[in-house]
Amino acid sequence: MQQLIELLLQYSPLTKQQIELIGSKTEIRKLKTGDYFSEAGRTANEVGFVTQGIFRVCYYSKDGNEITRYFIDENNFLVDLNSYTYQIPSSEYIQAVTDVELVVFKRKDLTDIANTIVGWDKITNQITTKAFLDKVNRISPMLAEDATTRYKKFLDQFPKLALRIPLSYLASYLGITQQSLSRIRKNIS
Amino acid sequence: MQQLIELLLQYSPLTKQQIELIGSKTEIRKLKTGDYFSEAGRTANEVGFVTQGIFRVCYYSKDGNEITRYFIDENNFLVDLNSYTYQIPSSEYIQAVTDVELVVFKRKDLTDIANTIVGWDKITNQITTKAFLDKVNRISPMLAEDATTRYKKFLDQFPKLALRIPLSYLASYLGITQQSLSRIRKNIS
DNA sequence: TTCACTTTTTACCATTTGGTAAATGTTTTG
DNA sequence: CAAAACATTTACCAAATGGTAAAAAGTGAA
Repeated sequence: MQQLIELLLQYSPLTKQQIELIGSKTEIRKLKTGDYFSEAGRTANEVGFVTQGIFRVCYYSKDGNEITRYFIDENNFLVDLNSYTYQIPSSEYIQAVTDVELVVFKRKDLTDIANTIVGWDKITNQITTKAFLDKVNRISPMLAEDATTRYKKFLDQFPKLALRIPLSYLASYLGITQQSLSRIRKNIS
Repeated sequence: MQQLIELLLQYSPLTKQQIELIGSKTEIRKLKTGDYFSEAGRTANEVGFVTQGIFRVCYYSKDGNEITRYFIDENNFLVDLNSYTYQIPSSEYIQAVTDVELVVFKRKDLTDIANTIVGWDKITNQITTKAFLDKVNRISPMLAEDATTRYKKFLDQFPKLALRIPLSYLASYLGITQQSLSRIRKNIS
């Protein structure tokens, strides 16, 4: 919770009452490795803020393969944005890759907060923008590089993670097969 | 201008005064193929709304190759978001791929608008979110597919464009060499 | 038109990656 | 512990892509 407040304060000052309001509208949730934060087919109505651990956002491709679109780690917000924003059933799911801890906002409570705290929209605007930039800047250059370089970049971004998650998650994130990733690992070391 | 107002009205009603305010704070600009909307090294302080034509957002890779990150077409906002948001010199540039026409907001005027129109932040929030989703949903699945599939997807998204722009722009967007794209084109037809 | 210039195509071979399958390692469960 | 289930590595060959270079096609200007 503390982590969340600190992050919010970076964007805008908040009064004690406002901080209390936010605290009263949230729930602390703990999940184990493999648990789901949101599932395909359902409509998302929660936003999470990750305080501990790592999630992955995935979907099934046409040929039935599970593909990891990206990873979300500490101090980032977690939401199936497409489903949450347009209130449509999701085509993807969000799963805990490690044991995790997060702060959860329900849709209704977020609306209440937005209607109560003046300037809240401005804060979420900035947070959304930052998340957007992070994600696009991370994914976009990857296309132009070969798999080995992509793997090395991943190691830079998530140094602790690479060896703790199943190879298959990482391979699909990098856009290659498990076998190729295994080969690349071998060649690097 | 009409196009811009119509788009804004999809998100929230606006009074005549508000619409006039927006009109008074904007400039219509026309550029020729090859002209720049923003340049590397400079700090962006304008936001555009494309009413006609197509832009591309590019940068130079370490080995000096020009890489097209993405294309922006009609009815979308155009901004070097990283530079504009954090007021830092840009590492990329935005160039007209066709003759274009756009509505331009200066940073200062956008601030004025945000301070005058109640709910403006909410509108920009929604627009940013949509742009974010469009972009990520477009780029993200590309890694998992081979170059031929990526090219076909591009044809779906920009059917008129593929044959009107230099092969090199498109090849770098798809993450392959010109030669490979030429070969792929040949094999498809 | 012709010439210079740019863009696109083609060709060749080296390298990377994919697909299939099997072998090895690791974890979980009874 | 042993068996089963799952994850990773390895091997083999096919297919896709890159790199270099040259030919062909297209474009614009004198």
